[in-house]
Amino acid sequence: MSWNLDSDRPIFLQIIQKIQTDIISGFYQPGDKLPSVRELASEASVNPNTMQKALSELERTGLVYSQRTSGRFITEDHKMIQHLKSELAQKIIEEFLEHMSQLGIQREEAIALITETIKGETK
Amino acid sequence: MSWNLDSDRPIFLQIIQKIQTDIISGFYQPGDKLPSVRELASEASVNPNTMQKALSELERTGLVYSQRTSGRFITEDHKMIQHLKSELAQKIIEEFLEHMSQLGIQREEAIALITETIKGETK
DNA sequence: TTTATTGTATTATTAATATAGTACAATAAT
DNA sequence: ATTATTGTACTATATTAATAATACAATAAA
Repeated sequence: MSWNLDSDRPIFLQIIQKIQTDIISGFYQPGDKLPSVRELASEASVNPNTMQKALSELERTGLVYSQRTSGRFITEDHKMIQHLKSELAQKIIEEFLEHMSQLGIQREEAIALITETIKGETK
Repeated sequence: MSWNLDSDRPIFLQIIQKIQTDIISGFYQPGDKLPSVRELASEASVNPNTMQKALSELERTGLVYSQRTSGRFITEDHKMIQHLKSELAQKIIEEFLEHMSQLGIQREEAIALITETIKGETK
């Protein structure tokens, strides 16, 4: 598990996004138990307080829930997860198109460039 | 001119990117004079020190240069600008593909989703 | 019953950003 | 010659993020 945290943005925000995508991608399944706060903090090489802050936020949005002493779990609400997935995908797409547009690259050309990039990759 | 700064990332970094894209997109032409530090700071509603910090960085990379009392100018090196443009475009594409991949959405589907989004837009 | 693990809370300290306010030297404009 | 504008530098302060070090209550595990 690589966390790939950088110092350009608040770490707790990066952790939130990392765990969100791990849930969406299916790395964590609904109902799965998460490692403890201390374990996760150790894995990510951050202070437990920072990890706790990120987890609290994930809990606030309902994506995970905690049971006092048995641990923290992924929500079993499949619909919520699916909904979040399409929501995030759409946000990523819009962000991409906006960034390209800021460089003066419009829709058609943007797609052409992506296609080109994919073709150039070793498969 | 809208700056659209958010509080999720350091402001001076966002300013650097904003001015970079304004140069790349052609909003600022090679040789153009930039507004003064104080004007730009006022436009962006940030402290002059913050703007100065961003401009110093742009100067360090050679994209702009300053003349002591006449002002600050965009580089006349067209090649540098073109090079930066393709470099940034490639970075944006890779970032996009990586983000989608993190959600469990692979290349083919990613392109399909983008195409769908574009079709759904009012033109 | 005892122990270990869990989430959670608290206080203190450090570092990075951003702001505020001021100042100065160089020079273009008057 | 004088004035205004320019980039630049400096000190101080506030805020946020991150770390460090503990502590405690609940309960699962032994």
